[in-house]
Amino acid sequence: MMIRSLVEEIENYLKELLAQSPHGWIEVQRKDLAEKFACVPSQITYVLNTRFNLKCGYFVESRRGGRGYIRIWKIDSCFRGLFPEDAIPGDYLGLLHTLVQKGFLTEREAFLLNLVFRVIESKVHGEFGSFLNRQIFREVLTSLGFLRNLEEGTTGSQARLPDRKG
Amino acid sequence: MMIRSLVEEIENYLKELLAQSPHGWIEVQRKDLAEKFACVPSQITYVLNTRFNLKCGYFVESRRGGRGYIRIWKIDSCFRGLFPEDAIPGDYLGLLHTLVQKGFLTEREAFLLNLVFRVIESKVHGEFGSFLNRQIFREVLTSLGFLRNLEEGTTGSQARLPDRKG
DNA sequence: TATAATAAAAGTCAAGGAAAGTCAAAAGGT
DNA sequence: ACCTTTTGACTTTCCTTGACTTTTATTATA
Repeated sequence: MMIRSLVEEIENYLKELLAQSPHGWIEVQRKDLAEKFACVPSQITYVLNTRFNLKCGYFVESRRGGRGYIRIWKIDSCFRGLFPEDAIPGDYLGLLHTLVQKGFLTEREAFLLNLVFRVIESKVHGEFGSFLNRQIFREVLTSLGFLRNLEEGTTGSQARLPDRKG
Repeated sequence: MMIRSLVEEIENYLKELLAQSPHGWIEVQRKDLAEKFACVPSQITYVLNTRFNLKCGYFVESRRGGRGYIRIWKIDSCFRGLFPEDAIPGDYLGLLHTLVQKGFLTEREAFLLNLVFRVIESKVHGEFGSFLNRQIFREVLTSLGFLRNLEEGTTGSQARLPDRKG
């Protein structure tokens, strides 16, 4: 993997640790990291703020003082299990049409999602493919509540792309 | 080859680089190019805007600040199914941001796509997961180029969902 | 034992520098 | 004349650094 900057180097290192962690979270020390990467400790804070914030799908817990620590959690999917397994049948096109009709999605949004479903259909055969599509559709549905409140340009909604910079 | 202007000279140079790249993308620095061709940096921006836009079949991603870069992709999605592992570097968040910033996607659209990438990332581990995401991203890019062409042509046509069958 | 001092973390914030972006004016070409 | 290219002053974004602050645990002291 090509490393572009110190920030990314540290980011990759932490994500690697996370990927290898069986718990879904890791614990590190800012001081140690700073030492390992030969940088100022606040650099670590910067990485945490810009790459591991809630919007990016991570949650950071920390403690100062002696025995201080930084714990990083990967938020897998906050909405897991909201829907019964086969609540959503395979005909996404129809569902997308309905959502457009009801004003939950724009034509373009539905177009893009349909594109996604088709790619997965064509590349992931069998049961797993439809499982994936179901998962995605589920996530879309659960975020529709947020989406609905997001008129173009409004601020403060959760239905936004996470910032690259925190 | 007959060179008519600096723009074309730079254009040719970049296309040559692209042709020789095994990945279908290259990474350069505006500052370096400007130096190499003895021109002001904004000349490079001009070349990028006029010769390497989506309509021309290219996609440009960039980052300002320290260790900034410019990455140029040739979109030739058709039938180029298999890519080396690192064909599309890392996180799609940056790419989605770029597309939003350039006005190709709305915040909502990017949000939805990011959702998709995250679901796939979490459900399809390893090589195949990133392969899938790459496929989807390429499809999105090509259809965006397609969309733009449509918008310039007739009818204020947007991306349309195929009609429901039956 | 209760409190005060000390040390060892992590947090904050702003300055500084290194990129790329913007925009409009000037220059060239047809 | 019009459209494309070239230029440069100014802006924005992002990374890095360091001085200073706050929080927590440990140790010393009354």
